[in-house]
Amino acid sequence: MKTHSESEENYIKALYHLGGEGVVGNGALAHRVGAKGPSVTQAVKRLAGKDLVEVIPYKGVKLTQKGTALATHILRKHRLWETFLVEKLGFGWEEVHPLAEQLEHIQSRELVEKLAEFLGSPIHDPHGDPIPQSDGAIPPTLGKPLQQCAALDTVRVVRVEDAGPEFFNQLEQLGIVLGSEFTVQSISNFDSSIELLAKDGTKFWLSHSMSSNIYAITL
Amino acid sequence: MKTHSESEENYIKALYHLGGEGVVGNGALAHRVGAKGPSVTQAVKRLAGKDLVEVIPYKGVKLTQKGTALATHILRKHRLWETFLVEKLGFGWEEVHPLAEQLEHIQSRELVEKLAEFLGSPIHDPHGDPIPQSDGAIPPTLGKPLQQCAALDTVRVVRVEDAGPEFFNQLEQLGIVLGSEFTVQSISNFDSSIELLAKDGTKFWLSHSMSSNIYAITL
DNA sequence: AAAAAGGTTTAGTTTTGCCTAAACTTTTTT
DNA sequence: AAAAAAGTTTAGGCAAAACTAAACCTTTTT
Repeated sequence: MKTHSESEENYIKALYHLGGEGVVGNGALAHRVGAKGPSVTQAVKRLAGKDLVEVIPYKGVKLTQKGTALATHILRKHRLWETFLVEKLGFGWEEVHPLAEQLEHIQSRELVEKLAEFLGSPIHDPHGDPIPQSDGAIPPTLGKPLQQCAALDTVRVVRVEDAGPEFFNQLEQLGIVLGSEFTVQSISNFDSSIELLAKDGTKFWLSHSMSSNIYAITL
Repeated sequence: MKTHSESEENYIKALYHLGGEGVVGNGALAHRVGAKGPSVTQAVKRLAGKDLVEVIPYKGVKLTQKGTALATHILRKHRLWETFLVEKLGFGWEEVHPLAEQLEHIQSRELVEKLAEFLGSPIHDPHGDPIPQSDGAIPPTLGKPLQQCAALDTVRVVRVEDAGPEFFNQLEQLGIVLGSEFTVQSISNFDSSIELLAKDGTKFWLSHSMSSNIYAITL
Protein backbone atom coordinates (compact mmCIF):
# COMPACT_ATOMS: atom_id res chain seq x y z
CA MET A 1 0.00 0.00 0.00
CA LYS A 2 1.61 3.21 -1.21
CA THR A 3 1.12 6.51 0.49
CA HIS A 4 0.11 9.69 -1.28
CA SER A 5 0.70 13.35 -0.57
CA GLU A 6 -2.14 15.54 0.58
CA SER A 7 -2.00 17.44 -2.65
CA GLU A 8 -2.38 14.24 -4.65
CA GLU A 9 -5.29 13.13 -2.52
CA ASN A 10 -6.96 16.48 -3.05
CA TYR A 11 -6.74 16.10 -6.81
CA ILE A 12 -8.21 12.60 -6.59
CA LYS A 13 -11.04 13.84 -4.43
CA ALA A 14 -11.76 16.72 -6.78
CA LEU A 15 -11.77 14.41 -9.78
CA TYR A 16 -14.22 12.07 -8.10
CA HIS A 17 -16.45 14.92 -7.09
CA LEU A 18 -16.51 16.50 -10.53
CA GLY A 19 -16.79 13.56 -12.79
CA GLY A 20 -16.98 10.27 -10.96
CA GLU A 21 -15.23 8.00 -13.40
CA GLY A 22 -15.79 10.30 -16.38
CA VAL A 23 -13.43 12.75 -18.06
CA VAL A 24 -12.79 16.09 -16.35
CA GLY A 25 -11.22 19.07 -18.10
CA ASN A 26 -8.08 20.78 -16.85
CA GLY A 27 -9.92 24.03 -16.19
CA ALA A 28 -12.69 22.58 -14.06
CA LEU A 29 -10.16 20.63 -12.04
CA ALA A 30 -8.00 23.72 -11.59
CA HIS A 31 -10.98 25.68 -10.31
CA ARG A 32 -11.96 22.94 -7.89
CA VAL A 33 -8.55 22.47 -6.30
CA GLY A 34 -7.85 26.18 -6.28
CA ALA A 35 -4.81 26.05 -8.55
CA LYS A 36 -3.93 27.35 -12.00
CA GLY A 37 -3.83 25.39 -15.24
CA PRO A 38 -0.13 24.57 -15.42
CA SER A 39 -0.05 23.28 -11.84
CA VAL A 40 -2.83 20.90 -12.74
CA THR A 41 -1.14 19.63 -15.89
CA GLN A 42 1.93 18.88 -13.83
CA ALA A 43 -0.01 17.28 -11.01
CA VAL A 44 -2.02 14.94 -13.21
CA LYS A 45 1.21 13.77 -14.82
CA ARG A 46 2.43 12.70 -11.41
CA LEU A 47 -0.87 10.97 -10.74
CA ALA A 48 -0.74 9.21 -14.10
CA GLY A 49 2.71 7.90 -13.15
CA LYS A 50 1.08 6.26 -10.13
CA ASP A 51 -1.72 4.77 -12.21
CA LEU A 52 -4.37 6.78 -10.43
CA VAL A 53 -5.56 8.65 -13.51
CA GLU A 54 -5.47 8.45 -17.29
CA VAL A 55 -4.62 11.61 -19.18
CA ILE A 56 -6.00 12.43 -22.64
CA PRO A 57 -3.92 15.43 -23.78
CA TYR A 58 -5.87 18.59 -24.42
CA LYS A 59 -9.06 16.72 -23.48
CA GLY A 60 -8.93 15.99 -19.79
CA VAL A 61 -8.28 13.36 -17.15
CA LYS A 62 -10.23 10.48 -15.68
CA LEU A 63 -9.77 8.26 -12.66
CA THR A 64 -8.60 4.68 -13.07
CA GLN A 65 -10.18 1.95 -10.94
CA LYS A 66 -7.29 2.43 -8.55
CA GLY A 67 -7.97 6.14 -8.47
CA THR A 68 -11.66 5.62 -7.85
CA ALA A 69 -10.94 3.22 -5.01
CA LEU A 70 -8.65 5.79 -3.41
CA ALA A 71 -11.28 8.50 -3.85
CA THR A 72 -14.02 6.54 -2.13
CA HIS A 73 -11.65 5.60 0.68
CA ILE A 74 -10.83 9.25 1.29
CA LEU A 75 -14.53 10.09 1.21
CA ARG A 76 -15.12 7.32 3.75
CA LYS A 77 -12.57 8.83 6.09
CA HIS A 78 -13.92 12.33 5.58
CA ARG A 79 -17.48 11.38 6.43
CA LEU A 80 -16.54 9.17 9.35
CA TRP A 81 -14.53 11.99 10.88
CA GLU A 82 -17.43 14.40 10.34
CA THR A 83 -19.67 11.97 12.14
CA PHE A 84 -17.20 11.73 15.00
CA LEU A 85 -16.88 15.49 15.31
CA VAL A 86 -20.62 16.02 15.45
CA GLU A 87 -21.79 13.00 17.41
CA LYS A 88 -18.96 12.64 19.90
CA LEU A 89 -17.35 16.04 20.20
CA GLY A 90 -20.43 18.17 19.82
CA PHE A 91 -19.47 20.28 16.82
CA GLY A 92 -22.20 21.77 14.64
CA TRP A 93 -22.68 20.55 11.06
CA GLU A 94 -21.42 23.75 9.59
CA GLU A 95 -18.08 23.65 11.39
CA VAL A 96 -16.87 20.17 10.63
CA HIS A 97 -16.00 20.29 6.96
CA PRO A 98 -12.63 22.05 7.20
CA LEU A 99 -11.59 19.85 10.13
CA ALA A 100 -12.53 16.68 8.28
CA GLU A 101 -10.45 17.92 5.33
CA GLN A 102 -7.43 17.69 7.57
CA LEU A 103 -8.36 14.45 9.28
CA GLU A 104 -9.17 12.63 6.04
CA HIS A 105 -5.47 12.55 5.16
CA ILE A 106 -4.46 10.49 8.19
CA GLN A 107 -3.05 7.22 6.89
CA SER A 108 -4.14 4.10 8.70
CA ARG A 109 -6.65 1.53 7.58
CA GLU A 110 -6.86 0.22 11.11
CA LEU A 111 -7.72 3.63 12.50
CA VAL A 112 -10.50 4.08 9.96
CA GLU A 113 -12.04 0.72 10.77
CA LYS A 114 -11.78 1.20 14.52
CA LEU A 115 -13.29 4.64 14.20
CA ALA A 116 -16.19 3.26 12.14
CA GLU A 117 -16.81 0.61 14.76
CA PHE A 118 -16.67 3.15 17.56
CA LEU A 119 -19.33 5.19 15.76
CA GLY A 120 -21.53 2.15 15.28
CA SER A 121 -20.66 1.56 11.61
CA PRO A 122 -22.81 4.43 10.34
CA ILE A 123 -23.88 4.52 6.71
CA HIS A 124 -24.77 8.20 6.60
CA ASP A 125 -22.88 11.20 7.94
CA PRO A 126 -24.36 14.14 9.89
CA HIS A 127 -25.43 15.84 6.65
CA GLY A 128 -27.14 12.66 5.51
CA ASP A 129 -24.52 11.88 2.87
CA PRO A 130 -23.73 8.19 2.35
CA ILE A 131 -20.49 6.89 3.89
CA PRO A 132 -18.64 4.55 1.52
CA GLN A 133 -18.12 1.18 3.19
CA SER A 134 -14.76 -0.53 3.68
CA ASP A 135 -15.27 -2.63 0.55
CA GLY A 136 -15.89 0.51 -1.50
CA ALA A 137 -19.66 0.05 -1.77
CA ILE A 138 -21.63 3.27 -1.50
CA PRO A 139 -24.96 3.25 0.36
CA PRO A 140 -27.88 4.90 -1.43
CA THR A 141 -28.20 8.66 -1.40
CA LEU A 142 -31.47 9.37 0.36
CA GLY A 143 -34.31 11.75 -0.38
CA LYS A 144 -35.34 14.24 -3.00
CA PRO A 145 -35.30 18.04 -2.69
CA LEU A 146 -38.09 19.30 -0.49
CA GLN A 147 -38.75 21.58 -3.40
CA GLN A 148 -39.97 18.60 -5.43
CA CYS A 149 -42.40 17.28 -2.85
CA ALA A 150 -46.11 17.60 -3.47
CA ALA A 151 -48.62 19.52 -1.35
CA LEU A 152 -49.99 17.50 1.57
CA ASP A 153 -47.04 15.06 1.54
CA THR A 154 -45.78 14.18 4.98
CA VAL A 155 -42.00 14.11 4.80
CA ARG A 156 -38.88 13.52 6.89
CA VAL A 157 -35.67 15.49 6.35
CA VAL A 158 -32.85 13.01 5.65
CA ARG A 159 -30.12 15.08 4.03
CA VAL A 160 -28.93 18.64 3.51
CA GLU A 161 -26.53 20.05 0.96
CA ASP A 162 -23.53 21.98 2.28
CA ALA A 163 -24.64 25.40 1.02
CA GLY A 164 -22.44 27.48 3.29
CA PRO A 165 -22.62 28.81 6.87
CA GLU A 166 -25.54 31.12 6.25
CA PHE A 167 -27.64 28.23 5.03
CA PHE A 168 -26.86 26.19 8.16
CA ASN A 169 -27.55 29.23 10.26
CA GLN A 170 -31.01 29.52 8.80
CA LEU A 171 -31.67 25.82 9.37
CA GLU A 172 -30.72 26.23 13.00
CA GLN A 173 -33.00 29.22 13.35
CA LEU A 174 -35.89 27.19 11.99
CA GLY A 175 -35.03 24.22 14.16
CA ILE A 176 -34.63 21.92 11.16
CA VAL A 177 -32.41 18.91 11.81
CA LEU A 178 -32.04 15.48 10.23
CA GLY A 179 -35.16 13.55 11.18
CA SER A 180 -37.43 16.57 11.37
CA GLU A 181 -40.90 15.80 10.01
CA PHE A 182 -43.30 18.15 8.26
CA THR A 183 -46.43 18.23 6.20
CA VAL A 184 -46.18 20.25 3.01
CA GLN A 185 -48.98 22.80 3.16
CA SER A 186 -48.64 24.56 -0.15
CA ILE A 187 -46.21 25.54 -2.85
CA SER A 188 -46.19 29.00 -4.37
CA ASN A 189 -46.69 29.16 -8.12
CA PHE A 190 -44.98 32.52 -8.15
CA ASP A 191 -41.53 31.96 -6.55
CA SER A 192 -41.65 28.24 -5.74
CA SER A 193 -41.39 28.89 -2.03
CA ILE A 194 -42.93 26.22 0.13
CA GLU A 195 -45.10 26.27 3.24
CA LEU A 196 -44.46 23.65 5.90
CA LEU A 197 -46.40 22.52 8.94
CA ALA A 198 -44.28 21.16 11.79
CA LYS A 199 -45.37 18.54 14.31
CA ASP A 200 -45.83 21.16 16.98
CA GLY A 201 -48.33 23.01 14.83
CA THR A 202 -46.11 25.88 13.74
CA LYS A 203 -46.21 26.87 10.07
CA PHE A 204 -43.55 28.65 8.07
CA TRP A 205 -42.37 29.40 4.56
CA LEU A 206 -39.12 28.26 2.98
CA SER A 207 -37.58 30.03 -0.01
CA HIS A 208 -36.79 28.07 -3.14
CA SER A 209 -33.05 28.25 -2.44
CA MET A 210 -33.58 26.86 1.04
CA SER A 211 -35.89 24.04 0.04
CA SER A 212 -33.79 22.94 -2.91
CA ASN A 213 -30.91 22.19 -0.54
CA ILE A 214 -33.00 20.17 1.88
CA TYR A 215 -33.70 16.56 0.98
CA ALA A 216 -36.55 14.50 2.35
CA ILE A 217 -38.36 11.18 1.99
CA THR A 218 -42.11 10.93 1.78
CA LEU A 219 -43.59 8.99 4.66
CA MET B 1 -2.07 32.54 15.06
CA LYS B 2 0.35 31.41 12.37
CA THR B 3 0.41 27.89 11.06
CA HIS B 4 3.52 25.75 10.76
CA SER B 5 4.52 22.92 8.46
CA GLU B 6 4.74 19.40 9.79
CA SER B 7 8.48 19.45 9.29
CA GLU B 8 8.79 22.59 11.38
CA GLU B 9 6.64 21.13 14.11
CA ASN B 10 8.78 18.01 14.15
CA TYR B 11 11.91 20.06 14.71
CA ILE B 12 10.24 21.95 17.54
CA LYS B 13 9.11 18.71 19.14
CA ALA B 14 12.58 17.21 18.82
CA LEU B 15 14.19 20.27 20.38
CA TYR B 16 11.82 20.18 23.31
CA HIS B 17 12.39 16.48 23.80
CA LEU B 18 16.16 16.75 23.67
CA GLY B 19 16.83 19.86 25.60
CA GLY B 20 13.73 21.47 26.96
CA GLU B 21 14.71 25.11 26.85
CA GLY B 22 18.45 24.36 26.77
CA VAL B 23 20.86 24.35 23.84
CA VAL B 24 20.82 21.35 21.50
CA GLY B 25 23.60 20.57 19.03
CA ASN B 26 23.04 20.22 15.34
CA GLY B 27 24.07 16.55 15.35
CA ALA B 28 21.72 15.42 18.09
CA LEU B 29 18.85 17.24 16.44
CA ALA B 30 19.68 15.72 13.07
CA HIS B 31 19.67 12.25 14.59
CA ARG B 32 16.37 12.83 16.32
CA VAL B 33 14.47 14.12 13.29
CA GLY B 34 16.10 11.61 10.96
CA ALA B 35 17.80 14.16 8.73
CA LYS B 36 21.40 15.10 7.93
CA GLY B 37 23.40 18.02 9.28
CA PRO B 38 22.92 20.50 6.47
CA SER B 39 19.15 19.98 6.39
CA VAL B 40 19.07 20.85 10.04
CA THR B 41 21.16 23.99 9.65
CA GLN B 42 18.74 25.15 6.99
CA ALA B 43 15.64 24.18 8.95
CA VAL B 44 16.66 25.98 12.12
CA LYS B 45 17.33 29.11 10.08
CA ARG B 46 13.72 29.01 8.94
CA LEU B 47 12.59 28.48 12.52
CA ALA B 48 14.76 31.35 13.73
CA GLY B 49 13.03 33.56 11.16
CA LYS B 50 9.74 32.73 12.85
CA ASP B 51 11.09 33.47 16.31
CA LEU B 52 10.66 29.89 17.44
CA VAL B 53 14.34 29.24 18.10
CA GLU B 54 17.59 31.07 18.71
CA VAL B 55 20.67 29.88 16.82
CA ILE B 56 24.21 30.10 18.20
CA PRO B 57 26.45 29.25 15.24
CA TYR B 58 28.63 26.17 15.68
CA LYS B 59 27.12 25.73 19.16
CA GLY B 60 23.52 24.76 18.72
CA VAL B 61 19.94 25.93 18.93
CA LYS B 62 17.45 26.59 21.69
CA LEU B 63 13.74 27.18 21.84
CA THR B 64 12.38 30.66 22.50
CA GLN B 65 9.37 31.05 24.77
CA LYS B 66 7.24 31.02 21.66
CA GLY B 67 8.91 27.79 20.54
CA THR B 68 8.43 26.19 23.94
CA ALA B 69 4.76 27.14 23.94
CA LEU B 70 4.34 25.54 20.53
CA ALA B 71 6.18 22.41 21.66
CA THR B 72 3.99 21.87 24.69
CA HIS B 73 0.88 22.47 22.62
CA ILE B 74 1.96 19.79 20.14
CA LEU B 75 2.74 17.46 23.02
CA ARG B 76 -0.72 18.14 24.41
CA LYS B 77 -2.31 17.17 21.14
CA HIS B 78 -0.13 14.08 20.81
CA ARG B 79 -1.01 12.77 24.25
CA LEU B 80 -4.69 13.59 23.99
CA TRP B 81 -4.89 11.68 20.71
CA GLU B 82 -3.04 8.74 22.25
CA THR B 83 -5.55 8.74 25.05
CA PHE B 84 -8.40 8.80 22.57
CA LEU B 85 -6.95 5.95 20.54
CA VAL B 86 -6.48 3.72 23.57
CA GLU B 87 -9.52 4.60 25.67
CA LYS B 88 -12.11 5.07 22.97
CA LEU B 89 -10.95 3.10 19.96
CA GLY B 90 -9.36 0.19 21.78
CA PHE B 91 -5.81 0.40 20.43
CA GLY B 92 -2.95 -1.03 22.47
CA TRP B 93 -0.33 1.29 23.99
CA GLU B 94 2.33 0.10 21.63
CA GLU B 95 0.40 0.93 18.47
CA VAL B 96 -0.66 4.48 19.13
CA HIS B 97 2.55 6.45 18.85
CA PRO B 98 2.84 6.56 15.04
CA LEU B 99 -0.83 7.41 14.70
CA ALA B 100 -0.60 10.21 17.22
CA GLU B 101 2.39 11.56 15.28
CA GLN B 102 0.05 12.14 12.38
CA LEU B 103 -2.87 13.42 14.42
CA GLU B 104 -0.81 15.88 16.45
CA HIS B 105 -0.39 18.06 13.36
CA ILE B 106 -4.10 18.73 12.94
CA GLN B 107 -4.62 22.47 13.36
CA SER B 108 -7.57 23.53 15.46
CA ARG B 109 -7.56 24.82 18.99
CA GLU B 110 -11.25 24.14 19.22
CA LEU B 111 -10.80 20.51 18.24
CA VAL B 112 -8.12 20.01 20.88
CA GLU B 113 -10.25 21.48 23.61
CA LYS B 114 -13.36 19.57 22.61
CA LEU B 115 -11.33 16.37 22.45
CA ALA B 116 -9.91 17.00 25.91
CA GLU B 117 -13.38 17.56 27.26
CA PHE B 118 -14.68 14.41 25.57
CA LEU B 119 -11.91 12.45 27.26
CA GLY B 120 -12.71 13.94 30.66
CA SER B 121 -9.82 16.45 30.73
CA PRO B 122 -7.18 13.82 31.50
CA ILE B 123 -3.85 14.88 32.96
CA HIS B 124 -1.95 11.70 32.09
CA ASP B 125 -1.90 9.71 28.84
CA PRO B 126 -2.12 5.91 28.53
CA HIS B 127 1.63 5.56 29.18
CA GLY B 128 1.33 7.69 32.30
CA ASP B 129 3.01 10.70 30.73
CA PRO B 130 1.68 14.12 31.77
CA ILE B 131 -0.57 15.92 29.31
CA PRO B 132 0.26 19.63 29.10
CA GLN B 133 -2.83 21.69 29.89
CA SER B 134 -4.36 24.35 27.65
CA ASP B 135 -2.55 27.12 29.53
CA GLY B 136 0.79 25.36 28.97
CA ALA B 137 1.14 24.04 32.52
CA ILE B 138 2.59 20.55 32.75
CA PRO B 139 1.26 18.18 35.42
CA PRO B 140 3.88 16.36 37.51
CA THR B 141 5.65 13.36 36.04
CA LEU B 142 4.79 10.49 38.31
CA GLY B 143 6.83 7.68 39.80
CA LYS B 144 10.43 6.52 39.93
CA PRO B 145 11.94 3.55 38.10
CA LEU B 146 10.86 0.26 39.67
CA GLN B 147 14.52 -0.43 39.60
CA GLN B 148 15.09 2.16 42.32
CA CYS B 149 12.46 0.85 44.71
CA ALA B 150 13.56 -0.86 47.89
CA ALA B 151 12.84 -4.43 48.92
CA LEU B 152 9.46 -4.86 50.65
CA ASP B 153 8.06 -1.64 49.19
CA THR B 154 4.49 -1.95 48.01
CA VAL B 155 4.21 -0.05 44.75
CA ARG B 156 1.78 0.92 42.00
CA VAL B 157 2.80 1.19 38.36
CA VAL B 158 1.99 4.68 37.13
CA ARG B 159 4.06 5.15 33.98
CA VAL B 160 6.06 3.24 31.39
CA GLU B 161 8.72 4.44 28.99
CA ASP B 162 8.14 3.77 25.30
CA ALA B 163 10.95 1.24 24.85
CA GLY B 164 9.68 -0.33 21.65
CA PRO B 165 7.18 -3.03 20.70
CA GLU B 166 9.10 -5.89 22.32
CA PHE B 167 9.04 -4.12 25.63
CA PHE B 168 5.27 -3.63 25.46
CA ASN B 169 4.89 -7.20 24.38
CA GLN B 170 6.67 -8.37 27.46
CA LEU B 171 4.53 -6.15 29.67
CA GLU B 172 1.43 -7.64 28.17
CA GLN B 173 2.75 -11.14 28.72
CA LEU B 174 3.32 -10.34 32.38
CA GLY B 175 -0.06 -8.67 32.71
CA ILE B 176 1.46 -5.40 33.81
CA VAL B 177 -0.74 -2.37 33.15
CA LEU B 178 -0.98 1.12 34.63
CA GLY B 179 -2.39 0.70 38.11
CA SER B 180 -0.90 -2.75 38.69
CA GLU B 181 0.28 -3.16 42.28
CA PHE B 182 3.17 -5.25 43.54
CA THR B 183 5.36 -5.87 46.53
CA VAL B 184 9.08 -5.81 45.84
CA GLN B 185 10.44 -9.14 47.11
CA SER B 186 14.12 -8.80 46.45
CA ILE B 187 16.69 -7.17 44.21
CA SER B 188 19.62 -9.12 42.81
CA ASN B 189 23.06 -7.80 43.67
CA PHE B 190 24.42 -9.58 40.62
CA ASP B 191 22.43 -8.19 37.68
CA SER B 192 20.03 -5.78 39.38
CA SER B 193 17.03 -7.83 38.34
CA ILE B 194 14.06 -7.50 40.65
CA GLU B 195 11.55 -9.96 42.09
CA LEU B 196 7.93 -8.90 42.37
CA LEU B 197 4.94 -10.33 44.16
CA ALA B 198 1.59 -9.62 42.54
CA LYS B 199 -1.73 -9.27 44.39
CA ASP B 200 -2.82 -12.69 43.17
CA GLY B 201 0.18 -14.30 44.81
CA THR B 202 2.26 -14.91 41.68
CA LYS B 203 5.95 -14.06 41.83
CA PHE B 204 8.26 -13.24 38.94
CA TRP B 205 11.57 -11.67 38.07
CA LEU B 206 12.08 -8.56 35.96
CA SER B 207 15.38 -7.82 34.21
CA HIS B 208 17.15 -4.54 34.83
CA SER B 209 16.19 -3.27 31.37
CA MET B 210 12.55 -4.05 32.02
CA SER B 211 12.37 -2.53 35.47
CA SER B 212 14.22 0.63 34.54
CA ASN B 213 11.49 1.45 32.04
CA ILE B 214 8.64 0.91 34.47
CA TYR B 215 7.83 3.73 36.88
CA ALA B 216 5.96 3.32 40.14
CA ILE B 217 4.93 5.17 43.28
CA THR B 218 5.41 3.69 46.73
CA LEU B 219 2.13 3.13 48.52
C1' DA C 1 -12.46 28.65 -44.43
C1' DA C 2 -10.08 32.10 -41.86
C1' DA C 3 -9.91 34.52 -37.66
C1' DA C 4 -10.80 35.14 -32.93
C1' DA C 5 -11.53 33.12 -28.47
C1' DG C 6 -10.84 29.81 -25.12
C1' DG C 7 -8.55 26.23 -22.98
C1' DT C 8 -4.11 23.43 -22.41
C1' DT C 9 0.59 22.71 -22.37
C1' DT C 10 5.55 24.05 -22.27
C1' DA C 11 9.19 26.92 -20.31
C1' DG C 12 11.21 29.03 -16.72
C1' DT C 13 10.93 30.72 -11.63
C1' DT C 14 9.90 30.22 -6.54
C1' DT C 15 9.68 27.94 -1.90
C1' DT C 16 10.13 24.11 1.20
C1' DG C 17 12.79 20.54 2.54
C1' DC C 18 15.81 17.16 1.76
C1' DC C 19 20.51 15.41 -0.08
C1' DT C 20 26.12 14.95 -0.95
C1' DA C 21 30.59 16.90 -1.13
C1' DA C 22 33.68 20.29 0.32
C1' DA C 23 35.15 23.92 3.46
C1' DC C 24 35.45 25.60 7.85
C1' DT C 25 35.30 25.57 13.34
C1' DT C 26 35.83 23.45 17.54
C1' DT C 27 37.39 19.90 20.37
C1' DT C 28 40.30 16.19 21.46
C1' DT C 29 44.45 13.71 21.20
C1' DT C 30 49.28 13.26 21.00
C1' DA D 1 51.15 23.52 20.70
C1' DA D 2 50.41 21.05 16.55
C1' DA D 3 47.82 17.44 14.42
C1' DA D 4 43.89 14.59 14.08
C1' DA D 5 39.08 13.85 14.77
C1' DA D 6 34.57 15.41 15.20
C1' DG D 7 31.03 18.47 14.37
C1' DT D 8 28.92 22.44 11.67
C1' DT D 9 28.19 25.31 7.82
C1' DT D 10 28.42 26.67 2.90
C1' DA D 11 27.77 25.39 -1.91
C1' DG D 12 25.33 23.21 -5.30
C1' DG D 13 21.58 19.67 -6.56
C1' DC D 14 17.02 17.51 -6.71
C1' DA D 15 11.90 16.75 -6.14
C1' DA D 16 7.26 18.34 -5.05
C1' DA D 17 4.06 21.78 -5.82
C1' DA D 18 2.82 26.15 -6.75
C1' DC D 19 3.19 30.41 -9.98
C1' DT D 20 3.47 33.73 -14.61
C1' DA D 21 4.24 34.34 -19.37
C1' DA D 22 4.41 32.48 -23.78
C1' DA D 23 3.36 28.97 -27.16
C1' DC D 24 0.21 25.68 -28.76
C1' DC D 25 -4.11 23.01 -29.84
C1' DT D 26 -9.44 23.19 -30.30
C1' DT D 27 -13.56 25.19 -30.72
C1' DT D 28 -16.47 28.81 -31.92
C1' DT D 29 -17.57 32.74 -34.48
C1' DT D 30 -17.86 35.42 -38.56
